[in-house]
Amino acid sequence: MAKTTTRRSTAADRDRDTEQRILDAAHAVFLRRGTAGARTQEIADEAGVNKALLHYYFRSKDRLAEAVFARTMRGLFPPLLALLGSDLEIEEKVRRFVAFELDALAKNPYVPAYLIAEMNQHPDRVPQLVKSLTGLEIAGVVPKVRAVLQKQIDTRMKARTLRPIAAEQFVVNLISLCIFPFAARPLLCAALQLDAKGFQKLIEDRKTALPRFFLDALRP
Amino acid sequence: MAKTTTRRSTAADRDRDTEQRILDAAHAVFLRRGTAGARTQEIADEAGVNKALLHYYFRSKDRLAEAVFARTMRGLFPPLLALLGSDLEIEEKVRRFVAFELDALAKNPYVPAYLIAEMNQHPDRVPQLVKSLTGLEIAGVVPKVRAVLQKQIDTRMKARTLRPIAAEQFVVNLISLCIFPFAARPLLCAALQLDAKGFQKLIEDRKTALPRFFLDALRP
DNA sequence: GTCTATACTCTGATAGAC
DNA sequence: GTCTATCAGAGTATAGAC
Repeated sequence: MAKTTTRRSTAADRDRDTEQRILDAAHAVFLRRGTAGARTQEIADEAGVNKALLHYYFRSKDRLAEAVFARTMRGLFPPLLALLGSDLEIEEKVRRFVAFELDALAKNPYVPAYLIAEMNQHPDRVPQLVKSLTGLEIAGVVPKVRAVLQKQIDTRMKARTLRPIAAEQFVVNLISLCIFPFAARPLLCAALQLDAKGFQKLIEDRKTALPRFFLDALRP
Repeated sequence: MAKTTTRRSTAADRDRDTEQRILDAAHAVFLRRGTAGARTQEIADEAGVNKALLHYYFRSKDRLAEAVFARTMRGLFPPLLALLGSDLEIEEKVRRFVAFELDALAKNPYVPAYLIAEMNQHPDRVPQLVKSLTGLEIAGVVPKVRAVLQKQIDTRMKARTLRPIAAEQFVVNLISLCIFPFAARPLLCAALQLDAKGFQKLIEDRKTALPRFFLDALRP
């Protein structure tokens, strides 16, 4: 895909730029229309190029979709895994996780619904992607994070400074509480009669209410 | 759509049956393919009828999609609103909500991802649908439920038998914790290395872990 | 690398017989 | 009400000039 000649790179740079522009455009269109609902024409328009170029750089719509999916996953999860696997206190992990996640999603509100739709339509793509999330480690980073977390919980449990909880349930609860409101935003807005501003307020409130709620659940 | 003649109904019944069969087929196909990814041919096949009949009963794919969306929403939320608006104790509401929801979704695992994708693609359809969820009440049932819940919380709060929490956050947390794991199932299965059986186990565990977690968060 | 033009497939929708 | 046959349009993908 990238040029292999050693030419002084103005051309190579432009190649890269174009490929990048297409990827950015595809990203935007896939996220707002969904993969099946997206049209290659719209992507080409948004990238300021011709449809044929999409096929020059990415062989098909399907491959382009795969690239965008991978890119979106990679943008969201590695920082969170790094955080959960760190040696910070549980309480601090929860606070930072919520803060980071709510901020990131407020800036990219389409991400949750897109990822959910996409992973359910192509469940086969998920496992290999998860494995490669933070590099090429054989053992995979996810089980390691889980082990770190479980050990941390067990220690605190024995010291009677934390209620017992399985590491899986801990993580599932945490990401559910952060991500779901964005995924179901239209429903929440309709049910609670919120406009864009009101939803923003709801999320703002959650930034303080959520860590409190979560940590209260774990406090003995 | 339905016959208006007063004929003795064998024919009218068959009409109804066919319409119902088409709707059932559309329901199944839309849920597993997503609305944009679904093909009318596949729906016709699944209903055992010809494509032309879809247009006879429902004018277009779009209207059929709307009908399925409404049907799915109506199947999921009214019982939950009734529960939350009832005069049961908070604790009992939480327990029953979790039990009901996890059971319902275990039987219909595609529902969350489908609804999320659909409501984000057609946010305009949601408000009118929410209004008509339990009938034709002018005031709407949702604000009423919210008021009931908030009053209940306030009373318990003053009696120091419950931590303060806004009714909105209460509800958002509850549905997030119940629904999200199903919506993100492929991701959870890949990350936690679960097969179908393992996921089932995770949900089974949640039936007891979730009410405990949630009520611990509210216990003073 | 980038464009124009076009081929080909698929899909939603309709016409009309029964 | 239900079917067969068919259309018009849209969509992805490719060929070939520059």
